[in-house]
Formats: sequence, C-alpha cells, structure tokens
Amino acid sequence: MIQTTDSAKPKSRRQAPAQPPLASPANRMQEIVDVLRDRIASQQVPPGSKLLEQDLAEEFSAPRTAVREALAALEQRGLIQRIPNRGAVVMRLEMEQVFHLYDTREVLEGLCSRLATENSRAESWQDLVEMFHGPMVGYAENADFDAFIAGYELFRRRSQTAAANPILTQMLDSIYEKTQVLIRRIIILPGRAKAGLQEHQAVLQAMRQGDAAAAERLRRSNMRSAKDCLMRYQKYLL
Amino acid sequence: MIQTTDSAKPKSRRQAPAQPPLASPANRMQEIVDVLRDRIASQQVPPGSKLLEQDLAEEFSAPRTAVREALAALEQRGLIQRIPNRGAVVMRLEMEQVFHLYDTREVLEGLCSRLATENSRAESWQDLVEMFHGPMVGYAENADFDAFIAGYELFRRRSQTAAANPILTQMLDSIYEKTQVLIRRIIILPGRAKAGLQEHQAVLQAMRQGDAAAAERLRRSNMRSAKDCLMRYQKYLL
DNA sequence: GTAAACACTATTGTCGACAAATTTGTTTCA
DNA sequence: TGAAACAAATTTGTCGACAATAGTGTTTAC
Repeated sequence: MIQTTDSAKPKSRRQAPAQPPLASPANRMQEIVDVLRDRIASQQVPPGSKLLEQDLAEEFSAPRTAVREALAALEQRGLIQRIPNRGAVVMRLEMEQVFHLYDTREVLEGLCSRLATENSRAESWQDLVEMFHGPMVGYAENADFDAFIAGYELFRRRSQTAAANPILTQMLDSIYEKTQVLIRRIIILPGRAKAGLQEHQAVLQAMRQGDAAAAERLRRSNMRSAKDCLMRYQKYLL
Repeated sequence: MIQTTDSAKPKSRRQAPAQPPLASPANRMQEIVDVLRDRIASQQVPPGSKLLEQDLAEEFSAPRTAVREALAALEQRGLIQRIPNRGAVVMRLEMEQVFHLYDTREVLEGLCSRLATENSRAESWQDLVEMFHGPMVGYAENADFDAFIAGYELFRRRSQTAAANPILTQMLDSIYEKTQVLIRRIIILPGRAKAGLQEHQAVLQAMRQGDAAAAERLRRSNMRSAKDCLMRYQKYLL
C-alpha cells in the first residue's frame, strides 16, 4: 500500500527522458491560473466580481474541469472566495486585512534584505545605489510613478534573488499578489514617494556596506513607515 | 461579462439560509486533504512514498476526481510533488530547505510574539509563565518529551491566537506542517530541551511584562538557537 | 397590493468512461 | 547471458453528461 521508492536501479532499463516535458500539453491549467492571477492583482477584474466557470472555459477554450482546478488553486492562494453552489468571487480586501498583510510583510522584507546582504558581495549593490540616487530622484520629483514603481520592483527582485530562500520568496509573492494594487495608491499620497525614496536609499546604503543587520532594521522601518502612511490616509483609500 | 455584485437587496426575497451549510455534503475533499496532511506531517507515510489516486479513492470511498483535487491542494501547499503522468510522491525535505524554513520561521515567530504581547493584557500570560517554571521543568529533566512538546504547542497556539493575524497564522502553519517531525528530533539533542526551556521562559517573562520588543527579540534568538543546534548535529539527523 | 407557492433557468457539483502515458513483464535476437 | 523490442497492465489525464442547488420570473391566494 505504501512503498517508499528509494531510487535504486536494479536493472538498467529505459531511462526517463532527460527533460521531463511538463511544458506544453499537461498544464493547460497553470496558464489559466496565471492569467486570472494577473487580472485580479491588477484589478482588471475588480473585487467582488463573479467568475463564471462556463465563461472562462469558453474564453480559454478549455474544459470546465480545468477551469475548476484553476479556481481551486486561486482559492487556496486567497485571491478568490468560493461559496458552495454559489460560485467564485474575487476577494475583497478589508483594511484590517491590509494591516495584517503589512505587519507580516514587514518582517519578511526585513529578512529578505538581511539575507540578500549576507549572501552577496557588497559591491553588487552599487548599481542600485546609483539608480536610487540618480534616476529615481527624478521620477519622484516629476511624479513619474510608473518608472518609480518599476525601480521599486527591480530592487525587490534583486533582493529576493540574492536572498535565495524559496520559502521566503513564495510567502512574499503571496503577499504581493494581494497588495499590488495598493502600491499605486500609497505612492501618490502626500510626501510618500519622497519618504519611500529616502528609506530605500538608506537600506541600499547599508547593503552596499555589507551591514546586514542595519539593512534588515532599515527595511523594516521602511515598511512600517509605509503602513503608517496607509493608516493615516486610510479614509481616502478604501 | 463582469458584473460587480454590490450587495443591495432591492426586494425582500427568500433570504439565504443563516447557516451556509458547507459542512457535510460539499467538501468531501477537505477531509481527504486533512487526513493526508496529518499522515504526511507525522510521517505515517514517509517521504518519497507514492500516493496512488485509485487506492486513495477506494479508501475514502470517494470518486477519483475528489482525490485528484485533494492532491492538487497538497501540491500547492508543498507537501507533495506531482510529476505529470507519473503521479504524486511525498516531498522529501533536504537540509538546505530546512534551514530556509527556519530562517523564515524565525522572523514570523518573532512577529507572532510581539503581536501577542501588544494585543493582550500582560497578566494573561501568567499561567504559561507558571507552567514553564513548574511542570515543564520536570518534563525536561525526566525526558518526558511528549509532555514537553505539548507544552510548546500550547505556547504556540496561545501566541497565535493572541496575535490575531490570519495571514501570519497561515504562514506559520504552512511551516509547521513541513517541519513538525523535526521537533521530535531536535528536542532529544544533547542540552536542547533545557536550552529551549530557558529560552521560552525568557520570552514568556518579557510577555508577562508587556515588553513586546523584548518578546520578539527573545523569540527570534530562541529560533536561531534551535537552528544552530540543528546545524551542529545535522549529520545525525538526516 | 403584498406575499407566499410554484415553475423555469442558470450555474455549480459529481461522476464514470475513455484516451494517453508510464511502468512492468515477456519474448526475441545476437 | 544480456540488452533491445514488443506486449500487457497499471496509472494518470481529459472530458462531457447528468444531478443538485441557487437565483429569477410568474402565478395565485388573501
């Protein structure tokens, strides 16, 4: 009933293909998940929207079963809510939940910055330091929020990659995909872009000096500051 | 195609049943997930075991589709690995991954202790303080590891409840269900039970005094200490 | 005219049959 | 004897049909 498959090859048999396909035919579902995830994160489909299995099946020209699996996956990720016999709606995030997300994100981002600093040569952050003291300053002053946010994202990606912790990455991603849309609303709040810029500069300086503890502390205070801003202006946001 | 369902009741219709059933008929699958989760976490089914859909379907007397959904859920939780056309095997955790789990857990547990302290009256921790200075001392000395671990779990549960952060709870749980089996191996390492006891006493003292920052710091150093112990003896563990 | 009872439609949930792929067993050939 | 080629059985993947449930519109009774 339960057999542990300790990989021992008693006989030389036909060996498995070096490249387990897993690309084209099998996971038609994963594509549906990804597309819906993006739509939800970017609010192309607004919170509260109903997701009809039939419609999605036609749109992706996939059987309803595949759509169903995709919806199950999105439910587990907390992006949609499914009520038995009533269907799936895009999760609506309450302010309280946003605060919970930010509290959690604070410590995870701190860890991410610390690990990234510990695992990299200090000089490897030089280009980001220059970016945040050069172009990013202009973006903030000119209110070019798209470019500004793109800078943030680059910093995030680089940090996550350097941190090299898949569990951490997964958890941070699961937070991002829920709060992504908030960034654009926070950044336009009075003084927030400038404050965020300075805080990022401070974090990067610590990383550039190889001071992992300081990087963690500063990144946390950065997140905390963003949350404070959010709390102060919450009436204008949701 | 996309209609936001703003809950407005234009007419007084038959209203939905006060208790959305969601208990008996609908989620036959959830039970399968829970059972399998427990078996995997407790290593009743060892890492590397193959999980056959047919067998599980018969055991739970459920259609194979339900089992399939359950397996998809377990895969997303990172408890099993599914290879297309080849089936599902219980995930085997490498030492490297364990370290990643512990790094992440460190900051999350720290947050948990801090929030728990902030949200509760300081006196509410009195009973746990007494437990960790009373019975738990005996369990550690007599090597009654079952009782000792039960004490740990009580502390965890109380902390999580007091922290009142669902996102945090979910993430910590997803770590627990992967490392649960390790606790029993760490606790028997030379000096670990005693060290763990003292560290918990310190955390609880901070919580008892309402010092949230200290609670976070001490809990983190507790986790770090457990990880160090794990690293030192890793040869004897995996 | 309002509200309950009924019928109809739309949508989700369940299930088994069939197809595709992999593994296992057997035979064949050097 | 051993490895390749073939055949059989097991296992996973896909799909559409049917059942069950919730939502909507209509009728009926008071």
